[in-house]
Amino acid sequence: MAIDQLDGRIIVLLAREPRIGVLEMSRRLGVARGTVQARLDRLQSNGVIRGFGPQVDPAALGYPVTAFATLQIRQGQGADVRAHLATVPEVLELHTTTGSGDMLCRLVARSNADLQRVIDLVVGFDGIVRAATAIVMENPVPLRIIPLVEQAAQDVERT
Amino acid sequence: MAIDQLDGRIIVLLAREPRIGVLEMSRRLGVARGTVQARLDRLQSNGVIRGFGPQVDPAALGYPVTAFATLQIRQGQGADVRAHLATVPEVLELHTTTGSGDMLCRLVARSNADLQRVIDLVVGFDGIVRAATAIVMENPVPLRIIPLVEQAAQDVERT
DNA sequence: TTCTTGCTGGGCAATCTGTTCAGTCAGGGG
DNA sequence: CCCCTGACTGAACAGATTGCCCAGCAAGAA
Repeated sequence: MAIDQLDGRIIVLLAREPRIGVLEMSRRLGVARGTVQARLDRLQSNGVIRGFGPQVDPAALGYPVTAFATLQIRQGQGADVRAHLATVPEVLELHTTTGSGDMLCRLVARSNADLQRVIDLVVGFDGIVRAATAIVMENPVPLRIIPLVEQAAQDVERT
Repeated sequence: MAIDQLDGRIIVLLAREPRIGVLEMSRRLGVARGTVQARLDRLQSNGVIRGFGPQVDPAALGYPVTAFATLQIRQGQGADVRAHLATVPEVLELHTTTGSGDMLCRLVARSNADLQRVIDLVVGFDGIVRAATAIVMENPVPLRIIPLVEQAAQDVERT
């Protein structure tokens, strides 16, 4: 769970050039191959690195519209709503939250018009009382992890 | 930009077993290696597959708390706020949206107490008028893409 | 001091990658 | 009806990488 500088450099390097191999990494980082391999194994079994799945762009798949919906759930219907939303492909992720809503989900759609269909699909379920949708216009900071990894590595080093 | 069944199967296979090689994929899919290779190249140059970066779990890095903050921005300060937020490592992504807020960002923190620090960091900037934060409790549907890929593949096939 | 842990540097066989080639097949256009 | 293009197959090759193992070494812990 603790990340040191070397771990950080490995992750950052991997994030920047995913196709790179262990051997090439060891060369760039100036350490032995076995070390990189051991670190990677550890990071993965630690769960720090979940995997190396392909990062798919919904827009390129034909779903250029992204939206966030805040849902209010009828008491006690949480589990049903979760199960329902899990069946909708356009629901990319779902969180239960504190605050004004009960759940927050990320949606994608083929167009603004299509978004209506998706929202109907999402909301057309008994347990959902109300939904407030915010359509994403720009994405100035796409999902990123590198700065956090760097900070985590720094923090440990300072210990 | 159009995804056919084979493309879909490649992506799904890759998502399920990322460490798999092109050769093994071709065996599983029952097509020639060159075909898989060509498809992959196309998917990547299309932008459908952005890359294969490591999926890092912030919780395992020591940031188990996730939150979404809805920000209201003072007119004309958008660019400054974007630049400001981009410098905060705990801001994992940022969107500009329609609706009640102007921006929505995903935050992580080391603890609920630490979240206060992060929020102060985020909000402690002139252009931000107000921030409403929702702390994530559960994540019933983690960020996923497979169902959407499958649907996209189906859709094209029906054409 | 002795033990444990992590890193180094090396070596090995097996495997995969990148690339190229010729041949086949289906669909579109002329 | 024929030709061309694009996509897929099956095969081959050299070069590089992987997974795995080992012994030596250094630093910190007991």
